[in-house]
Amino acid sequence: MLDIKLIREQPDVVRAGIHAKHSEDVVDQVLDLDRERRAIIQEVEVLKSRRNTVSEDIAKLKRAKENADEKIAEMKGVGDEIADLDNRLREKELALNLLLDTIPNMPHPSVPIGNDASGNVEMKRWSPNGDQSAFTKREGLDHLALGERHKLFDFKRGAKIAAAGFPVYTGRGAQLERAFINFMLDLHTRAHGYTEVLPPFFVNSPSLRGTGQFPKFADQVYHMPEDQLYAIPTAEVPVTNLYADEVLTMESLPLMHCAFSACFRREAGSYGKDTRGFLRVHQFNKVELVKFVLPETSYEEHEKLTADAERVLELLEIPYRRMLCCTGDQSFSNTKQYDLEVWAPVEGNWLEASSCSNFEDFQARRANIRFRREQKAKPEFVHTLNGSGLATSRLMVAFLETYQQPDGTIAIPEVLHPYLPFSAIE
RNA sequence: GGAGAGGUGGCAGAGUGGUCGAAUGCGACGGUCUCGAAAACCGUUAUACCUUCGGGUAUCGAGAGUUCGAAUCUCUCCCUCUCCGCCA
Repeated sequence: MLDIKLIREQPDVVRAGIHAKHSEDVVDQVLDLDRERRAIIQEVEVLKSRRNTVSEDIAKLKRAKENADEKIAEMKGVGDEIADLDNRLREKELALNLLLDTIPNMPHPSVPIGNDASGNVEMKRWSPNGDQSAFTKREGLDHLALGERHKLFDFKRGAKIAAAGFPVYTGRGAQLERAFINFMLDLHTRAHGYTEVLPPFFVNSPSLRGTGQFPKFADQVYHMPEDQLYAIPTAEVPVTNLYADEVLTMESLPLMHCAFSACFRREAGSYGKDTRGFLRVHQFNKVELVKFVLPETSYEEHEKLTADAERVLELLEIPYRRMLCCTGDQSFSNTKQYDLEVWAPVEGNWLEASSCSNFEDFQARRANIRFRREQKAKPEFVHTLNGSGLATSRLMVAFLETYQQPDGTIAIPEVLHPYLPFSAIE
């Protein structure tokens, strides 16, 4: 959520941001509602002030055992008038908040203007020893064929017991998946200073609103109507909302969490697009990085968080590139977004394995997450950041394709050996 | 699932219709005292919104109701705790 004061004072700046993100321009409606809202507030507060004064007078008269009937009669109608105005006020505020919830966060000046992914800018490319030939298409089996050959997954049975897009990991596939997760969690907790959290996989709707999934992406989230709970699309939701309605101390910042969770996404509207195997699934595993930081440090922290995610790929020796997402491709809630794309040599394609974002105070304002610089200072909103570090589904694709040997076996890099009872999939 | 208890300021804890945004204690902060500290004493100690910047309004788990007036009475919901049952 944007600060209403920003919209009031710099409507053109907000309009420009909305257009850059291809969102609906509701600025004029917001300004109108804001004006009407404030007019009603002023009107009703005069009445409330009078009611308070007269009620006090009545109390004094009663205590003095004097007659207060006249004053009571005078106030008879005022209560109704106030209730009436309060109702109108509530309507205006409801409408205003509904609109405010649909306004995206403003892009950072460093973000290129663009319509879609084609406007994204490649910032860097990494491969072991800087070998550029790593980024070429190679002959070989794709992840589905490799999975079948070594019995690593069972998509058919996943579809039988749940639905298409709910993969089953089997045997060494399950062990490899678990190794990825443990390796990443250990790296982030031991080397990068994150504190691990294992959150609930279901959350309530205020949490989804807090991080910005609701109301805009409500149709992408699995819903359990009986219990009014939603399956998390990412651990970002429970972990960021951990501190909703709290005031953090200065010393606790930056507060850094990493969290494993399964992630659930309906992917409504994207059927038929990259649906093979792990390329697009309804349930996948992810280790998420979440930071709560001082506002003045958030861009620096964003770089560090992205580097922490990149470190996973570097240690696994998976070639990748970092993309700076343009305004048209970045998400609703963030100001700046880096995507990490792994190179899948057999697909001959880049696959998004991570998305690292700075939200500034957009989520903090929605979820009401604040901090205090000093004991008596006014609370301020923190800046929140998060990034996948990483999602395993696309990583698995790139990993299998990258590490397959000419004989069809799959090598396992040294860093994963402590996590596996085998050193190659043969 | 059944039975009961309870949700008040950073914490503890009073308050059952009227100077109650809320006693008191603790904590925290500032000051006096001290070479310094402790103790003692004095003071300060929520947040948000509106504002013609004087001030005003709201908030005692949430919402609705009764009333001139609600932390206090009524209703609905949510949450926490205890006991019993069931259970990974």
